[in-house]
Amino acid sequence: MKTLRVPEATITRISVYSRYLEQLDRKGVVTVSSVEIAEGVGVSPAQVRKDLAYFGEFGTRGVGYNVKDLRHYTSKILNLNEPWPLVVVGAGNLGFALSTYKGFNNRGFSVVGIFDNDLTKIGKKIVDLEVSPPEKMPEIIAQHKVKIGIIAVPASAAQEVADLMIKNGLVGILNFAPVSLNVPDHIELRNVDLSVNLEILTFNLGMRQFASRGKE
Amino acid sequence: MKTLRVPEATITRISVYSRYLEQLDRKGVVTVSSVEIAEGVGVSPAQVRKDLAYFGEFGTRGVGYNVKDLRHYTSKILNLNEPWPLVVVGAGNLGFALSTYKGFNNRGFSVVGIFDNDLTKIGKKIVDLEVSPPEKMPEIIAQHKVKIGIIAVPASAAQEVADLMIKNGLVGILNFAPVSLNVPDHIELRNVDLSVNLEILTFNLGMRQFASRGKE
DNA sequence: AACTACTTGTGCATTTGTGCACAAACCTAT
DNA sequence: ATAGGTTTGTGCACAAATGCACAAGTAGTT
Repeated sequence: MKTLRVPEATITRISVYSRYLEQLDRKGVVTVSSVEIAEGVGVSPAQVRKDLAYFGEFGTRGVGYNVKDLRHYTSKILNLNEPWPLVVVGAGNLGFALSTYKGFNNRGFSVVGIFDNDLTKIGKKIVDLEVSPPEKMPEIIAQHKVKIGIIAVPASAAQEVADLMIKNGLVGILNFAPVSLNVPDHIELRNVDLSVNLEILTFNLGMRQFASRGKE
Repeated sequence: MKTLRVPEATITRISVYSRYLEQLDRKGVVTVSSVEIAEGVGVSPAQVRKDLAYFGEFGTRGVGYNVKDLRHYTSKILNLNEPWPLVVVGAGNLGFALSTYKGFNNRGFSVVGIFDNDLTKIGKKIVDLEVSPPEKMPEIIAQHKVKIGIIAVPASAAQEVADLMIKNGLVGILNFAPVSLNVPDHIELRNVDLSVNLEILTFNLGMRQFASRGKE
């Protein structure tokens, strides 16, 4: 097995497999085949095997994969065996929802700081954290060794927030603002664009007028 | 120009171009080149032209694209010239944030119904709407001719909500629950998985130990 | 009216990703 | 031991997406 370039789509799928394996493990399932994983997450069995093959040989021929083991390996591939503290900038409705999102905790993420420059929001309690002014960012980032920040501010403020995050030493940014950000090459940036996802739906729904749903 | 299969990645980018053009238009920019669009959203100029070429010839050689026109065409491609009413199921923090998200309104989406089966949430006001019990769904969907629903409930309830949406005639679903849903072929389903996006970041950050940041 | 500077649209080559099909390996039963 | 039924891992072929490079077309200038 050579270490070659891994497609991003493969990483996305491994993350999904990982979560599915977590479910199986909780149900007490011991062994699983690529066919079962494939059916569970909606891809082809060959795809499952190919994706895993980028990282090693985790299964046993004629048997399948041990759920606990594979769960562990996928976590390791994704670097989830260490905890990942996060900071969220923007304490509006979206920032609030992300800060309290249970799905993050299950996967090893924990929000350790929430920032906003709106004076009416600073000091507001969000579960056991309170909203801090941006000036507190260096302190909290250093204290918890934070590497990843989440941007949940309006588009107009997003670039400024990204710059501030980078200045404070963050190396990964998850951006929810609907705008394209400029960041240096060494920063990992991902955009989650809520409207874009809806627009892919509206495009596909529109296409139906043309592509008759006969076959395929 | 033949109508052939359009890559989903192309649609994603056209949605991003569309939003960028909206920005330019608001700034009063009249003409834009594929190079400028490319720089603005972080792709290659050839990619911009190829993407648009799937749908027609919108530019003028030697000149570029008229911003207002291209904005209009991209909106039309994405089917955004008609309004899209939405329903949101799940009035937790995420459902609340999505129901009040400004980014949707800018693009022609409007939430016309919010549902939850938690009695403590029913009746709660969210801006000018109030949380309704799921039984009200048929009425609201019919009244506003809703086609798209957003799932913002915990993973354990998501499949049930999807089934209910489909039974009520929705044809597009945007799922925020971290679980793979089973839906019939004629339903358009998109998953927005918040943890998966973070995990792609953690994977990439982990890779840096191996891939020395020399070139590229 | 010819020349220069631009920019689009696209044929072609390249790169990247997916799926098939089968050998290799494993387990159980006889 | 051997045979039969499974399931993985992977070589190879195919499909899809991207990038290059240039002809075709436009606007302005001399």
